[in-house]
Amino acid sequence: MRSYGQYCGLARSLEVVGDRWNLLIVRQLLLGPARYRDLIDGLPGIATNLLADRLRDLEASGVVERRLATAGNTIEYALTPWGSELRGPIEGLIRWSTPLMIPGPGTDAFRPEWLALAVPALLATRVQNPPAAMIGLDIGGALFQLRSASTGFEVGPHDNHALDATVHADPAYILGLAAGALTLGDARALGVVETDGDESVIRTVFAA
Amino acid sequence: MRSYGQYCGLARSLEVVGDRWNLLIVRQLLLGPARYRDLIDGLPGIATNLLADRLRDLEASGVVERRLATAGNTIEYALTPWGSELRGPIEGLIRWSTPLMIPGPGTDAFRPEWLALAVPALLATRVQNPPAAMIGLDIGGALFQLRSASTGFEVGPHDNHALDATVHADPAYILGLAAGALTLGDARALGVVETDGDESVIRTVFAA
DNA sequence: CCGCATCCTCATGGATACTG
DNA sequence: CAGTATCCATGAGGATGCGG
Repeated sequence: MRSYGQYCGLARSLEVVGDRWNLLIVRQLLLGPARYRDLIDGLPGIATNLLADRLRDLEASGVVERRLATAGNTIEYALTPWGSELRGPIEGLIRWSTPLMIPGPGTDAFRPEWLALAVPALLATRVQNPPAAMIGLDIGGALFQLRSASTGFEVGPHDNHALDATVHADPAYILGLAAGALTLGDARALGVVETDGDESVIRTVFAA
Repeated sequence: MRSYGQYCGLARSLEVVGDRWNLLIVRQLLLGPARYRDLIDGLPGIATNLLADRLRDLEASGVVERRLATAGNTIEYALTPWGSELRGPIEGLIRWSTPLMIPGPGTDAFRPEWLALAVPALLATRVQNPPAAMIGLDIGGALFQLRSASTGFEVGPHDNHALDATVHADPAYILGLAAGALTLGDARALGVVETDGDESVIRTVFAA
């Protein structure tokens, strides 16, 4: 990116991550280290030459590091500690996007893994004292685990630990609920759809 | 901006504010409503056609509103309530930029008004219980007022109210101090340079 | 002056094909 | 698998024009 030539923190940040696709690449890497192919898959629409360019740029500026994967001879990309600190600004933009998400996905692509970033971002500001709970989430076939933490909620990989419940839900519905819990002035509970056979009920998972 | 085609809050946010210059325009408007000429002056390097384009885009997407200035027949631009909520993500990026600001301004342009955004952003995360104080700031000829608040510090326009002190300081120095107070692990105080005649001392203004 | 619109040039992004 | 190379379309930047 061409320099803005301004001694301003925002301008200098954008010279590093303001280029098209850059923050979306960081989003993918916030989910964990990934190989080139994983990034192509998680960033539908990106051109292969652009991904290569951006990874070079981000590596040169100290946001991303390129290394050998633990499992042998293939390359993987990961965030540096400084790069990981982009989680805050990114979560802020995710919260800000609420009005843009309400209309639903339309024809846009969706990856369940994106919820691992979006759900905690949307819930972090509202719920103060979450009760202790471990909920399994089956979202569009992807398995996650939702657990309460002092800072809000954390969504992580499913690890087959003892769960209080397992919930099967539509991705868009989960996002809508999370956004609604943030948006509606008096909302204090997060509900999730539970489907068993052909019966569906809305369960209250967390109440503040 | 061309759509990313992803049902992801970050992607949809960036479709609105991810275009070059957009967040910097929002930065300027976070300082208060401004006319076209003010924006040109506060955004050194922007081309006039781009500013016009971006203002149209931001108005169409509901971030900015265009209205008649109170003082008569001229046009002014202001943030909508939703646009104002970009303050959070922008402050996050300003904090993230600390390593990029340490080397100093070099040949980059600088506007004292940018500090009104940067200083509170840098201090907000660290200082928990600021003592009551009202400090005048004379930064490169621009007058501000720094006051303690429950959420941290606020920098506002100078209004000639009774002040505990007035401080004359170099812009870069203030920014360096604010960044340092955030960066250094054990820093708990904010000092400011006070110049009286040819004597300069560093005063501790706030201690946590 | 202010608030843009037009025109032109050049850098960047996007899609696809291809290679070590 | 992990990228390059190529070609075309789009957008940025700078200069200038122009009505109010």
